[in-house]
Amino acid sequence: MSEVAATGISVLLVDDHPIVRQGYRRVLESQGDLHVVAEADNAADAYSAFKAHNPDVVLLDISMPGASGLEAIRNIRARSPRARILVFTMHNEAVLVKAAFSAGASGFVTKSSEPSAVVTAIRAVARGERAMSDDIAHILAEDSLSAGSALDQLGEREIEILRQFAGGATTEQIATHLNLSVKTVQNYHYLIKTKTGARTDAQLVRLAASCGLTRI
Amino acid sequence: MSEVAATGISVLLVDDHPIVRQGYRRVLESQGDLHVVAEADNAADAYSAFKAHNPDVVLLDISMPGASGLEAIRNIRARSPRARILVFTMHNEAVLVKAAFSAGASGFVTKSSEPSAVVTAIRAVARGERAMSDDIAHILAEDSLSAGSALDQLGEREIEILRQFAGGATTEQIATHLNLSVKTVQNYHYLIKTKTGARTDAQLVRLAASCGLTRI
DNA sequence: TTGCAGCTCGGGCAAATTTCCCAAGCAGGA
DNA sequence: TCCTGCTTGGGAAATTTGCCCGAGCTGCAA
Repeated sequence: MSEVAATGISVLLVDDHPIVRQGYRRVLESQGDLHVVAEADNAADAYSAFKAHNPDVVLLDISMPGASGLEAIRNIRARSPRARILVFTMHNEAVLVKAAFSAGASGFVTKSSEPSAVVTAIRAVARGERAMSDDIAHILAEDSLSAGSALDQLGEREIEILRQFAGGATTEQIATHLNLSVKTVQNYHYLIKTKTGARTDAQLVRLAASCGLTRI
Repeated sequence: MSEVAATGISVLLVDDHPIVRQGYRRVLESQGDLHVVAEADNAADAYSAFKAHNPDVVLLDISMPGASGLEAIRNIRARSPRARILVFTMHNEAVLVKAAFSAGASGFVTKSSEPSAVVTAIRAVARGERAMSDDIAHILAEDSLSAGSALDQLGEREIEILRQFAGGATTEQIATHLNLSVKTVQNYHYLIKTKTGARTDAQLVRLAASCGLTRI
């Protein structure tokens, strides 16, 4: 599968900051068995680079501008289900982690991790294992024991209310639009938060945006 | 002034992500004339490391959790007015740039810059010059011509609280991070909403995102 | 020097909202 | 049929919001 399978692990680096990519490249290549075969700074380039180089592991920073990193994951996995994607970001919200895994990521590592943990995760993902840093494991464990992606567990009505809410509508406006009582909208609001694991309205808006429900 | 003045430029690296620091260190040290003499992952350590090593340049990422990077700048400059601080961040909002300069920064470079631009800026700052990346210059130039965005009416504290809030932090978390009472954070929250004209929290998040304060 | 303006920080308190708990109607599937 | 899940809302306690206030501080200008 890999062009350098015999000699090490090939890595595609996706991050929108050039100097960050350069730094990662040096850290990874100092390991001996890791080789950065390509870089990309956005979701679209990430996919074409993936096709061109077919790397063993994609190291992907989700906090990119423009298209959501989640879309990049889905794009790559849709065409290459064997792709191994290790998400690497400074965010550590449970909803994001779950969304990344359900989009097809093989691992999730935060930037707070030690470099050695990142390298270890890359090797694990390359072997086909699932990998995550300790803080992520802790957050997931604590968050909830229920599986499923953030939005997949929402019904149609909940999705619609979340969309309008994240779009900036007030509770009264949503109630009027949908011909519901304010109380019902409030209950949905609460339900959506508990289902998705969002602790604040802001997290809800970010979740909706990162899932493509609303655009900013 | 510098302990390695004759042989190069000493740099103190401040960023909260270990692997990012490691990457920067390798990029900078590959230059020959740049030496990373210390690292720090928070504002408090940054100041003690500065005192201990008296570096030529502090390369500071402002998007750190906890105390604002602006405070770190002020802390260092208050005790060592000759300190050269180069702010290095992925944010490119004009208000942030202006705040950094007025807090005493010598330069401002975004992570979108090429590594060579960052290195050039470090050398310029070390010579006592003011430095900023092209995109920042462009943003500042455009900002000075525009009527002003919704964020221009916000004070530094308000900007910081808005950033954390829009990033998904709860009121308690913000209060803890900034060492404020919950009540004060709530008051700021309300003030920000009235100043910006946002009617819901979701609108606030969208505003912050559209101004580049936070990224979704 | 005085004074004003603006930022920062928080108290107070009524009004509103959120957080949970609950029930009931209804659809679809085992 | 029963059971599950969605939709719709009531109720009540807990919390937050909206808006008022004062106090300390800084910088600036008269």
